[in-house]
Amino acid sequence: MSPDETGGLRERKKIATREALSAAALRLAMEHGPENVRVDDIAEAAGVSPRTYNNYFSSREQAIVAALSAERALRVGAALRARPADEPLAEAVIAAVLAPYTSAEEPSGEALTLITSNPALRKAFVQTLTEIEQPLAAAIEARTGSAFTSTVLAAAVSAAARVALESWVSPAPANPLLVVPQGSLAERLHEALARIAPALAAADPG
Amino acid sequence: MSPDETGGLRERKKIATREALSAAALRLAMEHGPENVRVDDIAEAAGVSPRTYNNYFSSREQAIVAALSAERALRVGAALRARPADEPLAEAVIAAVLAPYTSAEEPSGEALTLITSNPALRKAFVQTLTEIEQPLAAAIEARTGSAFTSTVLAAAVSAAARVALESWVSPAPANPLLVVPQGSLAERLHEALARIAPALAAADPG
DNA sequence: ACACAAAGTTGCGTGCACGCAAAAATGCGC
DNA sequence: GCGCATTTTTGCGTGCACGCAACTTTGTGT
Repeated sequence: MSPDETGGLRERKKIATREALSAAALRLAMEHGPENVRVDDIAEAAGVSPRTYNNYFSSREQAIVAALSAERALRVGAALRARPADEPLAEAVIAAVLAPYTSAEEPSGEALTLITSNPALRKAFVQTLTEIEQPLAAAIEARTGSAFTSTVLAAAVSAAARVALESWVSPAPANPLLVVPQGSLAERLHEALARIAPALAAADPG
Repeated sequence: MSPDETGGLRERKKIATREALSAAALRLAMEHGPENVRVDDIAEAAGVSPRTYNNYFSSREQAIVAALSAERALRVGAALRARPADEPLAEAVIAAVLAPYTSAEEPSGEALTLITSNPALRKAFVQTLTEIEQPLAAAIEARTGSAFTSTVLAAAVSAAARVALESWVSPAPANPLLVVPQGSLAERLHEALARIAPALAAADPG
């Protein structure tokens, strides 16, 4: 017995495989360039069959990027739950979304450079932000009580964060109107979320 | 000369091809079921090579769904611009997003049934809503003046609309908590957008 | 310890997306 | 009308995602 807190052996093995795959994917992409990594290489490096690789990730980019966004979704949800219950919802949400980025472990800049310099990887990376939506919605619902409202708000928050992340990882677009003041990712996230805050406040029962 | 308002012949031909493709895709999907339509069939029915098909759409689902969401993005942008300038931003945005659905041309219910009953098609259909983001952002920027703010707000609005559309096309999820009061799509959109309205109001210079 | 159910892995086959370069279509200036 | 620059279409080749069914591993009840 004593399944500890991490489920059975089966589940741990699954997690290990997933991590091995994404780690291998990231390493190979950095060594040879993202275009020169075939799915078969990743699978081989992780010691599984190519078919199994596809049981874990449904695209090469997803595997590469997963290493940088692994548990973010869980963290955000947990962070929001950890905020004091009497804190205004807007503040709590902003703090929770920022949580994964304020801890001093900005993902190895080298990997970030790799990702930002490749359109497909950028897209996949930004895409991972949508993973926070469900945990966020659940955590918001715990405060507001309304499932529909919290789903909408979580989607809005996630979308705002996505815009912030996009503006941070994307090279200045041709359009000079879209320039955003340079700054850390945390700053941009804060800026973007501040625009959503009024909607959060309106739903705040506190 | 007189390029009318529709560009040259070249451009019109492109549009015609795109429409022929998506029309063929939808028709074939309804006739034989979405799973039994191969890309080659669609291309053949539209009179182009399979490779050309992929120059227009990057997935089978996208082609099928395009027929139902063709110019929605353009409509929303235009609708927002058409609202009186002194109308509050939130009201104008809500009206604009609802515009494509209030005109009495609800897409042929038959096609909708097809789409809602297939997960991949549902996903693609909901996905098309993100197309409104750019036009919406441009139109909002024309009112607020800030590119960053309007991008964030447009993303939030689009996300809220997405949630509404999802809740409308998805069969009741296993989770009984997520039930939303039945209603027309327009009603649900209105409900969802109302949750975002405070954020729009906060950015409204009017 | 053993056998059986449940869950995970693998190989195979099919259809698909897309880069690339050649060929065809288009439209402009003369 | 005529040839030339640009744009679009097409065929080909490669790598990929995923359903399916056989096989292996893991967990459980006896």
